[in-house]
Amino acid sequence: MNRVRLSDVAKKAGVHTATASRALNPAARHEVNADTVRRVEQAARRLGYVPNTLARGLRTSRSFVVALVVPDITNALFPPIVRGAERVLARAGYTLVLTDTNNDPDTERSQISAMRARGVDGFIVATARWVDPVVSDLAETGIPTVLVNRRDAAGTLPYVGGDDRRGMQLCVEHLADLGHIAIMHLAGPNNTSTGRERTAAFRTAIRGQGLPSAGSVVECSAFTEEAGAAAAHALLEKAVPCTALVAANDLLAIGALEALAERGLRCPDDISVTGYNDISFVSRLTPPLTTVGVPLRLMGELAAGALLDWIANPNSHTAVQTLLPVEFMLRGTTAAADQVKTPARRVRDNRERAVG
Amino acid sequence: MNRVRLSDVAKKAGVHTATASRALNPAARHEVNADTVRRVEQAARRLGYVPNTLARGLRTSRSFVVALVVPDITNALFPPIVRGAERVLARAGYTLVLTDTNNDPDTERSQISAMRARGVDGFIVATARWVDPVVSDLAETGIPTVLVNRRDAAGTLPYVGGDDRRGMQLCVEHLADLGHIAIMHLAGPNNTSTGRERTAAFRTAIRGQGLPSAGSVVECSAFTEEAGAAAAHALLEKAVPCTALVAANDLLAIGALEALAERGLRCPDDISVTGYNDISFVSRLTPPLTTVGVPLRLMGELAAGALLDWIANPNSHTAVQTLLPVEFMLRGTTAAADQVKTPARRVRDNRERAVG
DNA sequence: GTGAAAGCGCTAACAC
DNA sequence: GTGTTAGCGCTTTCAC
Repeated sequence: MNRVRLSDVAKKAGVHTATASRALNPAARHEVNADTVRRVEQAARRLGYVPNTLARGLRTSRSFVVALVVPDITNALFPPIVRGAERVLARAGYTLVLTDTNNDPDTERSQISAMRARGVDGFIVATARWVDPVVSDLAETGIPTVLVNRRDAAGTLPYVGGDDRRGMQLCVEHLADLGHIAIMHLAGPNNTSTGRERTAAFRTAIRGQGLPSAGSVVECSAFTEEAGAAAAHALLEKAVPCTALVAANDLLAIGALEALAERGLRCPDDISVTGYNDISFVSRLTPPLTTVGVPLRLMGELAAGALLDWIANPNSHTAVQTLLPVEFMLRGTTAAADQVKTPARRVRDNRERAVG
Repeated sequence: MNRVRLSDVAKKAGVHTATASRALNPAARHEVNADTVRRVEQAARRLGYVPNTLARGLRTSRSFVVALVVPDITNALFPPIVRGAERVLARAGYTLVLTDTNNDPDTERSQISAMRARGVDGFIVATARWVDPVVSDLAETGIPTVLVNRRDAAGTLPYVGGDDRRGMQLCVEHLADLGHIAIMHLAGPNNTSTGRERTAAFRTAIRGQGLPSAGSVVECSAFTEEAGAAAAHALLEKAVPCTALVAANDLLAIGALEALAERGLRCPDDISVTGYNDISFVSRLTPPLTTVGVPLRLMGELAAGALLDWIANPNSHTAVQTLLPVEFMLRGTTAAADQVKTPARRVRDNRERAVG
């Protein structure tokens, strides 16, 4: 730990510890003689004084630590968010502690309570489920908390996310423009806001295009490749006629792509696929995934900013919901519908091939 | 923060704070009447007591916080390491603070000093350069620190990494078995242990196969796709005859693949490429990248374990260098040399095509 | 403008 | 086995 304490600095500068404290504290510096300030600063520099954040925190009950809760840092969606948040926090003199909950509510709960014991000044939560007791508890305690990427049903906490409705609309419009009629949605889990909202947006967009929406949504059990593959397999197994698949996120899309490949269907020649989020490597797939770009890093930055705001002004805070603009990324997994001669038949044929 | 303090618990249990402290501390529980322990525990539970880690840390000068320093969390190499470390630390009651240095030594220095001010109990450093003043300073202060993924020249700190020599040997052997003679190494930067060691291992392996090693190494300026692409372009530009490229990591390999594609060369038909690390998505490229699998997550776990060991036994620690076994991942980017009829010519021809 | 004194919540000697 | 006392390093009234 630090050898040199504030009292050492004070002694060297020939002042009382209290004065040294004031001199070094930007907020109190003005109530100290300018010359004294200089002396203290010099002493501090010479001694290599580094304030003990723990002691300060104990006294002020501010730790200058913020916890970021992610379900799985290994999921490429989160690193950019973490990075953005870290940057903003570090600049403001805050430290970020990361907790990976492994997608497990129990872990999440215990981790969050450990963080609270640590006296963190606030939380950025990227794990919110639609109905989420852990988040509700956090909201109730009044500890500054902002939701990122996913929000919860209560809507009482500030939230920073992408404009899901717009993103889905762009996907559906694009496919409709390409002449697709039978468009299916590989939906995200219903217990996440992203799952729900993208599904709702999908439905709205489909109707907006005057397309039939009945039975066009399949819910996946999780935002994973496996779930995407399973859903796509089920779809193909039932020979649901469709020429385009709108996945609720990139992982789901990748899983679907795999399932298609396994069944000998080609993308986009036989079926078009879109993803969502534009996570780091999907542009390198063959063909590159058509998806919706979400400003992940900016999301992290803004979430951190909102949290710092709340921490700085504990009273005047409001549950602002920030929706960031998204960008449609036209790449290789979508193609004109008329390339597929008889969509329904093709799928059916293929199924017979795969099964037989 | 926490409303309920230890003194509240003590009062409710009808004992002194010190007794309550002992009762709640596993290490001191035995010196307290079993019945008292029960009473205190019950009171604590009923009151929802959560110990204040800051206060404890101030008193014991242990914070139960460990800092993990990464150059860029957005690089797919690091999330698995972070995840492994986090898991082990959380289980042991430690909290992980993450610092992303953005690959910048100055940021690194200031972040580390901020962490020290926080009284972190130790560091896991994934940013070490071969000659690294920041790491040397850390080593000098004696604060528990373990290096992961990369080590430094001094070798005075415990280190957990993959067996680079073995990994490179596997790559070279594989290519030699495939009949490749002219094998080039896209080397990592010389100021990282991974760059240096893989290069040395490459040379050794090449010689071991009785192949010509002169001029077969090109150093890349960084472990990035851009650097890999630039190096590959330079190579092709000079029409260096070669049928196989051994990249020092996956990002370099991807960059090289891009460069090849731009010049109309196909992999593996025209040239074989290997990567290193098997980061998350390289198995999904087309063709999937032949690479060396490194147990990244285990690396994180073991690094965290070594650090906890050191923290627990500050005196009996040694600078153990742990080399984890690696696994050769044979995938699609390598093929038999005789598929390429006249390697040197093909490259040269191609260059003319590209240039002319 | 500066010093004195108290205390954040906890643990570790030291008594008894 | 349990209570007393002191103090981790800092900030913050309150005097002066």
